[in-house]
Amino acid sequence: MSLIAETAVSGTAYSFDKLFSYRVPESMQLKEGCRVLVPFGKGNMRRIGVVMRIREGSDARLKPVTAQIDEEPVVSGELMRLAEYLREHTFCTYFDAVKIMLPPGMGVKAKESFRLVSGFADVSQLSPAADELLETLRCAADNKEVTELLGSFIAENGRRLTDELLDAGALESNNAFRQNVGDASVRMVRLSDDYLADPSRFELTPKQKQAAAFLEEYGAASVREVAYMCGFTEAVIKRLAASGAAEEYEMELLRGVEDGSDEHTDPQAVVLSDEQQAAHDAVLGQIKEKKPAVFLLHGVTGSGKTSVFEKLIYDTIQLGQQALLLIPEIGLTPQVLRRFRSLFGERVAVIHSGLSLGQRLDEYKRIKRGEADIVIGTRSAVFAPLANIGIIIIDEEGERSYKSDSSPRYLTHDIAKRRCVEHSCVLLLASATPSIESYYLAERGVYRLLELKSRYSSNPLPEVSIVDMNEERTVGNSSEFSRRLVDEVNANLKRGEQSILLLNRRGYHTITSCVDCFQPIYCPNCSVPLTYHKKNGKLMCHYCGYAGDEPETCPVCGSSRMKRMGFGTQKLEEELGELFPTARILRMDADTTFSRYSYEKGFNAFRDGEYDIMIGTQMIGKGLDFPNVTLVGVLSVDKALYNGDFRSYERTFSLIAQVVGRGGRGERSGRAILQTFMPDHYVMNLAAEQDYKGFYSEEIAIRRAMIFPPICDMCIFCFAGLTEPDTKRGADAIIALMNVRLRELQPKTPVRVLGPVKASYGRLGGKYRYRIIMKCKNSAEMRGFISGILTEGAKLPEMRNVTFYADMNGDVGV
DNA sequence: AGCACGCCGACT
DNA sequence: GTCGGCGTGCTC
Repeated sequence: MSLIAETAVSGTAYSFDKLFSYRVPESMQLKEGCRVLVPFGKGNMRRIGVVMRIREGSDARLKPVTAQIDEEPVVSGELMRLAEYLREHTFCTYFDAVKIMLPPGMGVKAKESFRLVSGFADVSQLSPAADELLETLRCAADNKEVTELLGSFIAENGRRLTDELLDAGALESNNAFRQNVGDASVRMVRLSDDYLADPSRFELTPKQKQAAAFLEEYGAASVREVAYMCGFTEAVIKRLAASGAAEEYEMELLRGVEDGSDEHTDPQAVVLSDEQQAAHDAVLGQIKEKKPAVFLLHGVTGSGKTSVFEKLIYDTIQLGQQALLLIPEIGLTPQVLRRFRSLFGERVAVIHSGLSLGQRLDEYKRIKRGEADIVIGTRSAVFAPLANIGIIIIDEEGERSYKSDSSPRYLTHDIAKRRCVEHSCVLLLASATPSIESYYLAERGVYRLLELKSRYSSNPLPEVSIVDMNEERTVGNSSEFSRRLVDEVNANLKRGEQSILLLNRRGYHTITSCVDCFQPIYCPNCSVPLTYHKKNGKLMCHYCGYAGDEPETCPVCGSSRMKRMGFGTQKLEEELGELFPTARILRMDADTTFSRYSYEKGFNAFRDGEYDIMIGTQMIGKGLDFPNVTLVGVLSVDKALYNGDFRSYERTFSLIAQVVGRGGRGERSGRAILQTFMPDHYVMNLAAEQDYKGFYSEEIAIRRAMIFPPICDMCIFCFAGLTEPDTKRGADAIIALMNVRLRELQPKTPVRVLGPVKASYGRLGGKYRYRIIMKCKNSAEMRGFISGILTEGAKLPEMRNVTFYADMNGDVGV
């Protein structure tokens, strides 16, 4: 009996995605979970696929599998079932779903080579065109040239004639696969020796001259940096290199210290407080029972959640099972990893995007072979190929980085729960500021709630003062610094203690606008005002990376009176320098941390006392321990409260609570200053007191009254198109379709469709964006409905130039 | 999305 | 009379 391979094929759109059946050639030893090369579409272009199922049967109409990539399966049965779950729950293609299970370093490049069959004479059955192609090929010197000729011929004309020659037996082909594990590297550029010897020999455009001048000053720099500093696209540097004046080269990305220390800590030496021990025992008991369950560990900042994790992981591997620890961002990994390496040595594997592709592949293989039984990583590590999981821990579970915002749009928690069912194991969610969704489920008994109420170090929480900036304004202080904050920073400098200042706006001035018509200068691609960056003297867009010169006259009214306003981290750095001339200041934001490496370098230098003040955006608030920090200043997060997203209160609360918790971690107690124009706002007050429960009850009341998650589920349909009318028309057509189908379906649970509305930044990256929000219940019935809308909707004529996707419980913003 | 087929206009 | 525009429909 012949076999049929049901295959997840790459490059399909959701609207026509399914498992495609291919005939398995007799000679092929194909297994489920192997990758293959298959012909697809009218042109039969080769695509990569993953065999999801093999069944017996025959159908003459099926195309055959072209080639097998893996001898042995690369996706296990459990992960293939998980892929089906992902597709059903996140509306992605089969291929996207299995792809996320594999490390990016596992991508293969197929290289097809051709050979002319000598002695082929039966030309009569060939079409004239194929015959002509064959004649051309016969003029080639050798098969290498045949391969080259056909390579470019296929690229230009498609495969049809080539396939005809293959079928007729005039030609044979062979596919070789090469793993593309090029290590992660940055593209660097420097001036060429030729140019340096005699620059006048080169004729450069004005932009190229500018780049050359920059390189003359700095020697070598990453292409991205040069583009940023000069304010043009990387294409300019490409052309500069093409002219011979400069040369590009790859530099392997410097990696964070993974296990620089050889120190060894005995896991059994970890001592738990009574409170910690109680939480530990509850979870361990459940692990031993081998029944799936979810715990929510709510511990105030500094309550020592990590010690509980350490002990639990130790006990889990003692039981012969495996542990998966998920952390929100790579900024944190080096510290966490160093600690776990010191406890468990080589049994720890790590997965995050800061690793080179080669390293990720190595770690993946170690996990798969069972050499590592503890995996630490960010979001996608939830798919680690562990075979016998005892516990999955999601640390800082309220972080939004656990939600993927590209396909597959999954929430890490959901995947973890699913795997817990498969492995009959425990999921432990932990945070000082849990998501409202998780706390709600804990409150209702779906999760078991564990609490750590006391700080481990017995250090009191920082004393928080809220400073009313309105008052500062009335007494004539128009600066961004309250008198109180200036005094406290001064006091810290005198004592030699460190301070952290948080401002969640990058750049120098936030907007440049016209004094006469008040219009700010907008990004040409996005509906966002541009931010002035002093370092390169450009107006930049923080969404698409656009950089341009400041216009001399207002593009709206022509007035020549332009003014820069607002306040970003760059200007903060400068003004701080003036206020505190002796202070050593470190700025940490997306502009200073070009590489992942610079994160850690900056943080380490700060911890080692090389700076007095660290200023930065949210990235400085996350889980880092700086024992010498005794003052935390929040300059202003007021705007974050009103960015139109129903989660903005939650986010602002966490941000403030976290950054305030940064202070007073060492011997000395800390203080925090919270500057705001809304001193009476409950988010400010409750965050200052670190009163999570108080905040939760306020917030859940709002969610209840307004019917927002977790009271309901929310599916976001996001539309993008090149023109605004097209995009709106598409979204309108989908709403109409939804209404028709909803009336037919008569769903068991209530559904409300809102919109379409222009996305909060209506235009991003040159595309217009619209959103439909659907409040519903995430049930099989509704998922079927959504899937149907995506499939049917994509075929509507109004959707011709518009793309769209559905994101269950995704972010409302952007 | 990406490609081939097919039906109309501008050209030699 | 032919080349190529892009509208239409399908992808095992």
